[in-house]
Amino acid sequence: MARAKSARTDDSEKRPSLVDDAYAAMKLAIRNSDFAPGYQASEQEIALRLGMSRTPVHEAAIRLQEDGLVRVLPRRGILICAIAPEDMREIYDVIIALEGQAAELVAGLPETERLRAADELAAHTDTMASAQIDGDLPAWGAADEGFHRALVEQAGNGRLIRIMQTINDQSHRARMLTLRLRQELDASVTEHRRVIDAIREADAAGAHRYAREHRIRARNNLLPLLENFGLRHL
Amino acid sequence: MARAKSARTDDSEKRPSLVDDAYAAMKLAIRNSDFAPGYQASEQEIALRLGMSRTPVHEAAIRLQEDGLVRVLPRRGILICAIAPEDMREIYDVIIALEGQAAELVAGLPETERLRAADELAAHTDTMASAQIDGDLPAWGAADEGFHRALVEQAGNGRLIRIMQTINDQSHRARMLTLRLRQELDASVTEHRRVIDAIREADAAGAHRYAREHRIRARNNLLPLLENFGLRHL
DNA sequence: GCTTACCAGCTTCCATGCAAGTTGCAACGG
DNA sequence: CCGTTGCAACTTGCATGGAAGCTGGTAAGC
Repeated sequence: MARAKSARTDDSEKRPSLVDDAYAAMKLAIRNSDFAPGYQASEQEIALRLGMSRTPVHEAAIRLQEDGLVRVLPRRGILICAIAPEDMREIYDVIIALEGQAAELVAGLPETERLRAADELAAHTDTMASAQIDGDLPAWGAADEGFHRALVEQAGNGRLIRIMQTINDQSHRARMLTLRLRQELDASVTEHRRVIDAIREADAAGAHRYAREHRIRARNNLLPLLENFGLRHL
Repeated sequence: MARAKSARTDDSEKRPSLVDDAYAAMKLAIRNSDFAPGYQASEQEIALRLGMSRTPVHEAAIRLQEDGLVRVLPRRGILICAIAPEDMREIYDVIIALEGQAAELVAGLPETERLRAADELAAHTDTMASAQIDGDLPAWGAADEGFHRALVEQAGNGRLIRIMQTINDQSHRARMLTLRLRQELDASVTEHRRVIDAIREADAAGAHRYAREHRIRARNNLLPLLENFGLRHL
């Protein structure tokens, strides 16, 4: 891993800065639950672990706080945020609204791009279908994530992309945890294809509605799971 | 609640930190165009002006960059971001989606809160109507802003509120500039009332659609204004 | 036994120093 | 006269130290 590219806004080409490294490393650690939610780390400790001084860690923590992944407690350390069912409800409200909008935008693209976008979305969905047959849940999850990311990215709205990225980072752990509990994998494939068809036909309203309904159904499946399993925070 | 505090995430009560001061001051300066877009300031200079050292200014700049208000150029200073018509298109996509969702959520509230919310929204709209009669454009703009902020806040979704806050900060200057150019003030009042009525009747779908259509029409009015006036960046 | 006050240790906040990178201009060579 | 090179000034990146604040445990007092 010579280059931990990225994680920045998006356009600045490349600049290997310690702050960026710290940001990427901490974000990854949170994603993988190396930093468990509720864990309270000191900047000193993280700095030591990453082999840098406290300053870049501190600045990365500010960014992560802005992303809603951690909270910097005034003089007590960095608290890894937990996600409660209530948070997931909030997150889904945002996803439902923005992904519907994204689907509508993609359906409104000029024909060439629109069909190319539809093909990419179809590819992800096909991967989901075969992963389901193989019983490969992680692959299914990755392809599902790919579909939704592609849908938003094809909309070509940088702010939309950024917001969805942030909200996805927040809910990533919950999605991973509940992946194995979900029973309605084929419904997702069917619904994805409905969205794709609407996009192909430039049916903006339909694409919006189908994408929206897909996410609403997913939420209605997921929220009870979280609450029944007593996952107060994860 | 008379609370001018703020600018922080939301829940931490109060802590007068220099970073917060710097963040608030810079944000305000950008809002008021004391820092004009395109202006490139050095952290040193801002630190001097605010009577603090570079560190808190630097950290505040990171937050502002996360908010999309400035760009921190690697070793050249802080650049105040300009807003192009293309940015406004992006911003409106987000607003259209999220405010529609917010209206739907408000319409889904239990009756007591729902009616209280509707009353508050109606108050703002009434203020707009009378400001229009008086020809008081700034008051009209403030009441309009109040309506939309209240709509989002009543939805009770912290993430929604935060995102809309950020996006509003980005577009504030553009709204101020174009306020005097807009001719369709009464349409806004009518459309607001349509949303309010739907909320009163717990008509979630209607509230969503009307709020959405209101913002779509506003966008279709605003974008040509920006482009015809050759406002490449503002 | 229970409450309260205090203190030691830990943590961040912020100022500042040094080094590295960028810019613009001036001087030099063609 | 024009293009190029080098230098000087200025900028931030990052490290580090001192100061202030918070926490938890302990000991004193009731």
